[in-house]
Amino acid sequence: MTPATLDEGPAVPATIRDVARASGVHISTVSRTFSAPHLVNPETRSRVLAVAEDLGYRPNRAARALITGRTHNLGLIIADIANPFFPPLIKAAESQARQRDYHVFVADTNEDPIAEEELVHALAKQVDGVLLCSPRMSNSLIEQLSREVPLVVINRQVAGLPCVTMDVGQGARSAVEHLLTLGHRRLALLSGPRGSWTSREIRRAASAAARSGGAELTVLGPNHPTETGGGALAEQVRRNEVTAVLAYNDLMAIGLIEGLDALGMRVPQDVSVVGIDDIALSRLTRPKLTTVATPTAAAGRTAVDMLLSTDSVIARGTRGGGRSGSTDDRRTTAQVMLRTELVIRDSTAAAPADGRHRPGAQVVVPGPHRPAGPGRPAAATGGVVAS
Amino acid sequence: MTPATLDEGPAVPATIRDVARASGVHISTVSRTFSAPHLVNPETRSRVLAVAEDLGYRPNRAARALITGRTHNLGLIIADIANPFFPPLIKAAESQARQRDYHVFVADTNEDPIAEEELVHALAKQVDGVLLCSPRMSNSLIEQLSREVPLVVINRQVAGLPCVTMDVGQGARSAVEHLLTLGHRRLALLSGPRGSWTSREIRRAASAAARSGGAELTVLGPNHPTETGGGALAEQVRRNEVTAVLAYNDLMAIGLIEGLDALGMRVPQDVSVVGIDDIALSRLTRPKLTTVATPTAAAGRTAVDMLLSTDSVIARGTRGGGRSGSTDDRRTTAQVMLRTELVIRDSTAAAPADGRHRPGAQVVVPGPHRPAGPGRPAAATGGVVAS
DNA sequence: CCGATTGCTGCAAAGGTTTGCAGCCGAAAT
DNA sequence: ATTTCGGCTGCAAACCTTTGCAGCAATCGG
Repeated sequence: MTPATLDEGPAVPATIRDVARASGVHISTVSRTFSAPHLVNPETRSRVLAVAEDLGYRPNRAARALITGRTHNLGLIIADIANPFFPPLIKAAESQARQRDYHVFVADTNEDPIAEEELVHALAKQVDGVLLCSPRMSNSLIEQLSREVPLVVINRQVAGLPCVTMDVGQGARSAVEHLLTLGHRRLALLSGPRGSWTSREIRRAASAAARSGGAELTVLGPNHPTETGGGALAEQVRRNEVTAVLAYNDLMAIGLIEGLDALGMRVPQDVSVVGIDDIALSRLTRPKLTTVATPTAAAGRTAVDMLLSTDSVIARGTRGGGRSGSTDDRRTTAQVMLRTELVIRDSTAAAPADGRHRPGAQVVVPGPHRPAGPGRPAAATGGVVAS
Repeated sequence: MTPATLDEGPAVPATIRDVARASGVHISTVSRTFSAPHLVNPETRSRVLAVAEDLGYRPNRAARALITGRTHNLGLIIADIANPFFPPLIKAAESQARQRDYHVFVADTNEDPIAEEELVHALAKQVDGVLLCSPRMSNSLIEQLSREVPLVVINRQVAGLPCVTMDVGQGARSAVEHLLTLGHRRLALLSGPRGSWTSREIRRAASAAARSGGAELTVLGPNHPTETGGGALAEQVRRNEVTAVLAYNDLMAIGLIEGLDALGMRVPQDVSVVGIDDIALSRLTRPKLTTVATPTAAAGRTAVDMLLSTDSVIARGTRGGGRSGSTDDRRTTAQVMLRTELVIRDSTAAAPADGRHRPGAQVVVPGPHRPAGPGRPAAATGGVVAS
């Protein structure tokens, strides 16, 4: 035995042909051993498996994908991994996918719609479907891209496409009502990034709720949905003399609190702040953040399920599905909306008594919502609507 | 024109053959148009490009990978995406890779060494190399896996493999010296997860520094490197009557501060806490966290560069590189260690004067380090050591 | 004992691309 | 006028796997 050759792992990977040769069967038998074990004699099968193990053989997924048309990979496109809102969603999607023998490839767009489109293109050929999370691009572009690769949209509703959204409208309404109950009459809304469906939804609901409550709501934005983005608005918030603020997300809310602090304004004594998302961080800041909890993990799971559901394009292979251009196979595409819940913590309080707006009135225990508590609300499953 | 057929996007993707047919050239010319443009007549080239654009042709990366052996994808395996330490690294790696026309696929292991190994296997055939970040598995397993796919290890040193690490040893030393200067003599170290090279390194350096400073250091752990993990140690910290704590990372430090707060102990008055990492969050908590800044983005960039460097396995294709088992092509594998820096904020102060340990002694301005400041230290580039 | 059935395996095409080699044509060199 | 060369293009093999079809042997039913 030559000293330099310890035959631990082969430098060049073993192919199906090597296994076939070494175990004295045809390559098709080897193939079937892995992809249709019930079709091969148990004795042969175990021999092949032993040889394969011995040679360190692993099926070449590229070659398999080439013929089956299915890669067993999913793409997950995220606006910003650094936003703590996303990791729970990512983890949930990954674990759900793993259960069905799929892998998830995560990509980050830095909140850039251009990067978003490029990533969909780049991913299209290497995954069986993509989860498009919090897209910033236009609906029409999304529809167009959906013809290139099966798509499930998260945090946005696009007609004709499978979507999973959180009911941020209801969340924003609850938040505003909570603030009204505390006596606030001059509110501000820190809106999110341009192109965000969520932001539009929040704005619509918050405006309606404020109006019907006889309060004034000024919208500040669009903004970059980060601490920095929130912090930069402190000055404007002060200038507008509002007593309560609803932020597009927790990160902005936290940034705003920091910014207000720097200006000498205290939360919640001088101004109340409520966020949206209920990221882990919102329990760690001082004051603890009142916020609208969104079921992000459930969203990730649901989206994967929708992508992989049997009536999805992915379920049937590429081999038989040679449909021509006709559009008559339009299936019912599900749209799911997950429930949200207001979690009241320490960043909201009664409106200051000095102002001209309802001095110190009606400090009331928040109506239908759970008082406080560090625990998360139970995961909402939401209703399904077929379109 | 039939009403149901608006020929926007083809339902079935165009192949290189379609483009060839439509532009009246051979498929090899089309291929060259994309992969070796200088070899084809400019006129032909532009015609092919136009047709390709028109048909919405995109090269099938699986087929390309099948023959070139290079997928132009990189894998990035992360212990826990939810840990804010990682996102900057991920983003840096992605942008660096994108510049070289590579895509990065991120995967999360949930701090599980088994999942880690499986992910490397799963990724091995679909990427050209993987960045293994903060591995929890054994060195020998890493070495073994490195024969399956080119590997760059981040946050660990493995002999013979390219590695990029942060000088947490120096960081821990600085932190301990800082605490000693403040008069602390009873210290605790919250160690990290089992299998973490970083944790071992910190422990070694902190112990040495404490010993040579005549202080006592008790090690608590191993622990799960999260807020929860840190918070759970508050009780033990109190029981040990230490006056200062160095945590494996910022998350644990922050969790500990929360936990201490719940026990009625105040930071930094009663006990000083310093973290490691300098995640964005550490500037947002109260008190702001004193911590050891690690150049995570630089680490991500460097690791990608090392993986894609010309003398790497990836640089040469699979076609010519049919080397047999001989190991005589052992190249020099670089190991890079990035500088760290202590950032002093508000979670550290002079040791309480009541204890029996050096009452109120020597509150001194921290020696060689920058005083405070919210700004990040300049990105350290670190030295290169050939092994 | 014959025909049908069952269980297993081999054969070969197919999937989309890259690339070494050879061929063609026109221009420059001799 | 012949040779040489360079620029461009076509040919066909190769990459590794899956899968419809056919073949084979053994078993079963009648």
